[in-house]
Amino acid sequence: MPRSNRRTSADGEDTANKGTREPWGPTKRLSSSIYEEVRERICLMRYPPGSVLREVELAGEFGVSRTPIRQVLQKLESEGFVEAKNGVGTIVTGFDFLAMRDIYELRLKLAELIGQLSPNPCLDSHCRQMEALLERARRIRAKQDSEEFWRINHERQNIIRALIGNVALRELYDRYYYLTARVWFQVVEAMWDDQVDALCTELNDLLRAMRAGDTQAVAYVERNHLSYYMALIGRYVSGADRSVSAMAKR
Amino acid sequence: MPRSNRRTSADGEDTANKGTREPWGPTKRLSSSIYEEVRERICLMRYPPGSVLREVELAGEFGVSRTPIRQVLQKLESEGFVEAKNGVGTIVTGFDFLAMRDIYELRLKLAELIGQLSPNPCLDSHCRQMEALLERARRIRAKQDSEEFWRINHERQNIIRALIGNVALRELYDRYYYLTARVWFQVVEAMWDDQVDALCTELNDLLRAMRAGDTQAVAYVERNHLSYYMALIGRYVSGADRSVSAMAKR
DNA sequence: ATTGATATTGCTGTATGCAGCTTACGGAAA
DNA sequence: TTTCCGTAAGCTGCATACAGCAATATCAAT
Repeated sequence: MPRSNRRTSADGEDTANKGTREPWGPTKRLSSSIYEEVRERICLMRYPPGSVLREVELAGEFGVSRTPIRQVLQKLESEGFVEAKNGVGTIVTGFDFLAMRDIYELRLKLAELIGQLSPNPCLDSHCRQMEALLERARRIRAKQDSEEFWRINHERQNIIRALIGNVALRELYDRYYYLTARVWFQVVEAMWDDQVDALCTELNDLLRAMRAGDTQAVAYVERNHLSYYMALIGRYVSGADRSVSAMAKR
Repeated sequence: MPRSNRRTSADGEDTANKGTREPWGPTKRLSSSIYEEVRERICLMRYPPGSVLREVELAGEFGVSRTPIRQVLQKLESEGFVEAKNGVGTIVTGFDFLAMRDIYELRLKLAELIGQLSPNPCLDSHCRQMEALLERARRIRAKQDSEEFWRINHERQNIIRALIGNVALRELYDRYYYLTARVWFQVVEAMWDDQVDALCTELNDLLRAMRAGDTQAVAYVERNHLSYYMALIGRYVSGADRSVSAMAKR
């Protein structure tokens, strides 16, 4: 097999797969859009840890030059998703279990702070969104649709974010959510039924707390479910191997 | 000057003001060094809020092209220090008091976490560094040397950082330290004697806590002094104006 | 004299060529 | 056959030319 063992070459030619192409009002949103796309690919393990992201390839796929791609990759590097090595390429970082545990411990504490640092009130619109989400979550139990699971969790995150009044905390909560997304996504694919049940339970608890208008309760629900995930990941990873770093594809 | 302004030819004339010049082992540290320099200039109010940072200007000063400068400015933008406007320039952000309050509230909570999330033990070397720092702090009361104040606080931050076992928390603590540095730096210049006293008190309290080997006590000392600064800044800013945004220089 | 449109200037965003570094492949020697 | 070294290819980091946008200054018309 030649070196170009990329799946993107099978996706079509260029950005044809990206149907969600905005009219690009300000030019600034260009790289932002590419950033979110690449980040999602990393989180969804379409770019598994160890895989190399070549600038010219991404540039060709998105129909731009290397410069905006470099901008995106540098931002991803500063966030900890990839690591650029001169002369080699930009490789997706593998998640170290120890670093992941640090992040989860911090997320636990940050979740508690949601209810303490000037929380926003729970509106009815939020409750309705959460109801719709719970309905969708109950439906995916039958067929294993990981991407739908991802989207549901994504919208749950959006609702929670709306309740965080502290701007800095909101940004942090988002950042660490994406940074740890890959881990639980792997766990989700391994034990589907359990994870769907856990998601439904989480959404149900959130809904009850939000209906009561108790943002602090929402925060504690989040905290407890993060704790559940942390323990689960600890068991899962120690069952396999403590590091998934060197899981290069080739 | 001819166009061949490689760094070898520029070392003598341009960046001569930078005395702290490492040997630059790998080429990668190039932009990192420039980043820290520019960030420090912003924090020390040498680039006051509203001033524009022109890429070609910085490129000429550091003896590099626009590309590394752009990399630096983009990183600074992602951290919230500057804001790039197309056709206008990259302008240093003014600190909104509301955003600053959010960050300080979060920092208070993060400081408490230093002692809770697997803290590192206080070593004797740390204590000795802190003693030296306290000595230096006592000496600067006579003459107002803001830069020395900055350096002392900088090293204090380094010592505290060494006590933070959680890697994610350590990174956050650093990030918010720099992000809020400008505010207290302005306060420091306004009321010098009080601030030197406060610094000496802080270092003394830290030293006592570290000698006792009680990292949790160190965390609480930090928390309390952050709280003190927050209240002080609140009074100071409300005394003047709630926003120092439009303080353009030119 | 004032106001409006227009031209000019200067900046950032983008594309691309070049240099240095890393790696892999292949040939030669043991 | 194995091992070691040289060479070539490919990638990122840097430099630079070009395009687009925003603000300001200028000139003309009222």
